[in-house]
Amino acid sequence: MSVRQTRDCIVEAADDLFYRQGYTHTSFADIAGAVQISRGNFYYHFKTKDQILDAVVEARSDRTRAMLDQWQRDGGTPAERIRSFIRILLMNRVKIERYGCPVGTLTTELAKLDHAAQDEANALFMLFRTWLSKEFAALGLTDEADDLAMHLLAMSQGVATLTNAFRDVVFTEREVARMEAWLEEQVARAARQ
Amino acid sequence: MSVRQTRDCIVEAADDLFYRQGYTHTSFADIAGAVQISRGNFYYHFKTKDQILDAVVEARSDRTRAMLDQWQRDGGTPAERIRSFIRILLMNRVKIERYGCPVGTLTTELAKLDHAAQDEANALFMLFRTWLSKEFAALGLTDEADDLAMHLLAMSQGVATLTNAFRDVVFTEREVARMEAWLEEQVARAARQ
DNA sequence: GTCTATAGACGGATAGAC
DNA sequence: GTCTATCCGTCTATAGAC
Repeated sequence: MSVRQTRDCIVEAADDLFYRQGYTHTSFADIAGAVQISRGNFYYHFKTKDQILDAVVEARSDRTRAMLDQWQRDGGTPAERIRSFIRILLMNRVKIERYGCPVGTLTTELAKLDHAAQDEANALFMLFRTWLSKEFAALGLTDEADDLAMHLLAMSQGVATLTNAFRDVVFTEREVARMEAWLEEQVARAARQ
Repeated sequence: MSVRQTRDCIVEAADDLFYRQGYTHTSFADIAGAVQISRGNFYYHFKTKDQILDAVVEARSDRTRAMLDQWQRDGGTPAERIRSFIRILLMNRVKIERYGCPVGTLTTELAKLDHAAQDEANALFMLFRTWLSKEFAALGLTDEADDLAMHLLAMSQGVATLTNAFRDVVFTEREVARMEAWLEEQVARAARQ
């Protein structure tokens, strides 16, 4: 395998393990074991655990950007795009039920560790925040766009946390419906302005 | 110090450290150091880390119960009591900004560890859920009481997570105002029924 | 024969458990 | 206080590509 391929495999495995087990609880041995390479080979690609965390956050950032860009290319109205965001909770419900939100659980963990990569991880939230804000502005709610973006982000985080704790997907579906109804209210309000 | 006092000191220190640093990232040495007792003395009270966690969860459960009971004794309307719950976010905003919600962050961490004490920790959420549900029922919204309780719980969790990530208490205040407005809507709706 | 990717042994530090 | 396990990180050895 080329350097690039092995590196990507490591990042992919680390990404998955950090999500499922948490950053602290995932060792180099875990990652090396998942990729089926030796720990020596591992250290050829990454010198420290922090380095691999940076790479994982970057990979997640790239994936998120790609997803948001795709929604943009798919066309449709701002409301439809915002609805795509809300539906992430349904799309990923199985994983969220087991492991929570990948972004929220990572930022929470790094905050407790007071880790140097906190800001980079929070930038993942920022990607959604600015994107949602842009969409709400496109809806015509320019003044409150960021406020609405943060509110929606908060709701989805809360739903993810409780879905994970109570392992109750019925609750998730009910809350998603509530969020969609809330979105319709905003659309109607924008139309009246 | 008596056995009871020493034990309580250990639990108190562990409670605080688990909250601020997380369970995994807190070692016996950390706790023993905080209480200023020898590790030998430590092992007299707790044999395993899991035992300490159980004691911490129990202590948090007792404190939560006491708080909810106090709100009950304080009198007032169900709406006022529910508002007390919402205001936790403001009361504890400094700590939430730094460490997130004590319940949410613990359940999230234990879920990732697939820890045996998951259910006990989730019971902390359950305390709030059943209490809120009872209050919404007292408001006259019996049929949807549990649904509304879970919704409010989710909102407060989401706000706590984002307050922690963005370290933005202005956001917290805005969301609390939103939650209070939402509560008023429910009260008005209940009055119409 | 050199360079690259990989393997695996080794060491210090620290964890939890008794 | 000790014991064992495991962690991170460094070190050297080697197999194959060019």
